[in-house]
Amino acid sequence: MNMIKKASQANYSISDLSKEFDITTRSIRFYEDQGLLAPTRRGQTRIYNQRDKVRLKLILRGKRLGFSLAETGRLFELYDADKSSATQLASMMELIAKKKDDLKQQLDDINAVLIELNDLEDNCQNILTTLTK
Amino acid sequence: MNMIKKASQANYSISDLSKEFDITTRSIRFYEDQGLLAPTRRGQTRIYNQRDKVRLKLILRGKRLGFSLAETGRLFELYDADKSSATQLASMMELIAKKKDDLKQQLDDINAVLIELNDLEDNCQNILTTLTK
DNA sequence: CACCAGCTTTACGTTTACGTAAACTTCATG
DNA sequence: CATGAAGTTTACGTAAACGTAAAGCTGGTG
Repeated sequence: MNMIKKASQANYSISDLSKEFDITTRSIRFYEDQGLLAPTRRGQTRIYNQRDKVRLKLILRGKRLGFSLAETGRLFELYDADKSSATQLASMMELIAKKKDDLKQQLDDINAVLIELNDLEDNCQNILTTLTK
Repeated sequence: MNMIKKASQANYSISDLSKEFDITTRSIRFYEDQGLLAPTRRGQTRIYNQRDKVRLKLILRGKRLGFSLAETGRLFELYDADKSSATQLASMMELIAKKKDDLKQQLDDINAVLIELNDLEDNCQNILTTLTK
C-alpha cells in the first residue's frame, strides 16, 4: 500500500558514497560526528540524500583547499544562517571578506609555484635532451 | 685583525625571523628538526642567512597551499637535486607534473569558492540594504 | 659581580583527522 | 538456519605540527 518514495529523491548508502568519493566510511561517519553531515536513518542504517552528497563534495573540496573541518562547518552555517539580523549579516560579510582574502592570497601563491615548477620542468627537460642526445 | 664578514651576507637571529614572519621560535626550530632548515651556529646559537630566510618564506607559502612539511622538503630536494641521471630526472619530472596537476585542481577549487562567496556576499548585501532602507 | 634577556636542549602535552580493531545487529541467500 | 556481506557503536592508536613548561648556558649592563 505504501513504501512511498519521492521520485526525485535519490538515496545512497554510506558505502555508495565512500566508493564514489574514494574515501573510507570512517571518514564519512567522522564528518557526521563533527556536525558536517546529518543523514536520516532507516533503523540504525544511515541514508544519504542528494543534499548530503553535495555537502560531502563541498567538504572534500574544502579539504583540498586546506580548510579544516571546522572552517567548512562554519561556511555551511553561513549558507544556512538566519539572515534577519543586520548585525548578524554584517559579521557574516566580514567573515566572507576574510575568506576571500585568504583565497586570493592562495591564488597568488599557486601561480607563483606554478611558474617555478614550469621553470624547473623546462630546466629538467633541457638537461634531459642534452643527456640523451 | 679579522672577524671577517662578507658584506653582502645578512645574518638573522631566530627571533629576528620569528618576528618578521610572525611565527614562534618553536616552529622555526621544528622546521630545522624536519630537515627544512640548516642554519649555521655561533657557539650554540643559530645564525640564519639570506638563503635560510628564503627557505622559511617558501615553507610558509607551502603551508598556505596545504603542503605538508615533508612535501615542501621534497620540493627543496628537487631544486637541489643531482641532475646528472636521466632516470632521476624522469622521476623528478613526474613528481613535478603531479604537483602541477594538484595546483591546477586547487585553482579550479578556489575560483569555484570565490564565485560562491561573491554570490553569498551579494545576497547578504541585498538583504542588508532591504533591512536598513 | 649579579642579573636579565635571549638563546639553548629535553621532553611531555595537544589538536585535527582520521586508522584500526573488536564486538554486535540486520538482512538476503544458498 | 547458518552464514556472509554490509551496516553499526565504542574505543584505543597514530601522524603532523606545533604548544608549553622546565632547566640550563651566555653575553652585555648597571
